[in-house]
Amino acid sequence: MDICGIKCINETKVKETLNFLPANEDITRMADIFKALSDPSRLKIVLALLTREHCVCDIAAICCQTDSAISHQLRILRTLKIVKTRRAGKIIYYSIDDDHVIALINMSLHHVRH
Amino acid sequence: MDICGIKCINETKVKETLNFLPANEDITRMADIFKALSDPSRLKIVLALLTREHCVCDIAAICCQTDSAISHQLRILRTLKIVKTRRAGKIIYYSIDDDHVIALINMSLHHVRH
DNA sequence: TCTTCATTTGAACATCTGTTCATATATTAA
DNA sequence: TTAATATATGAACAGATGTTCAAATGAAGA
Repeated sequence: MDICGIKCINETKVKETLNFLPANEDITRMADIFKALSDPSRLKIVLALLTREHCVCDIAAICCQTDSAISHQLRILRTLKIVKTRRAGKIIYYSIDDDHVIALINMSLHHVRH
Repeated sequence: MDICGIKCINETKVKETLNFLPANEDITRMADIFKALSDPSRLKIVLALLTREHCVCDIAAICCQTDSAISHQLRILRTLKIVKTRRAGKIIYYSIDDDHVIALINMSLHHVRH
């Protein structure tokens, strides 16, 4: 039997799984979160902010990267609402803004350590 | 104060966070898992296998992609020990091989739905 | 106002990633 | 053995991604 032009072997199983599958938009949104955490530099930033809020250049020092590189990455995390900002004069403090992401990270931390 | 050549503002905070930060290898391994789930095509494969085991061409039908594209993605998931295989004659059945990944996915599913 | 400094931004670049296409492997049935 | 079929593989390509560098904001202090 064919589903969207590709030959499949067990149509019943395929249709059943298609029923359980989340909507494509949901899959995309899930993938977006995972993608945000999939780059070691970006993940390190989030891990650093797990301890406490930090300003951009302190994050840069923690991650041994330029302010510019960190700022570019923070923009991605900001867009996804994973981090939020707080301004104090010239300095901008970043912190985690998503409890689910914290849970995801703690779970994967537990994973690599066991 | 300088840490690895980058000016930082609050040395105490930076050093404290550096203490809490996981080892770089651990960060890399965490990122690898997230990267595996960061591509929508690959995530859809894993989601499909969450329901039950499937053969390659049924996964291709579910995902509306060629057998070849699916096979390439399955190799990545196999390398990371996220999925395992079972051969039955000509047909090879794939299934999830990592409970932590299942937990990660369920958590992010819950996230996008609430 | 002018200068300093933390942060942001945009363009350029090299690298990485996912898909396609053609081909190879491996198992079954004839 | 030969043909058919499920899966795997390698090279090639286009598109995405992360970093760098130079330049632009924008807030604070002189």
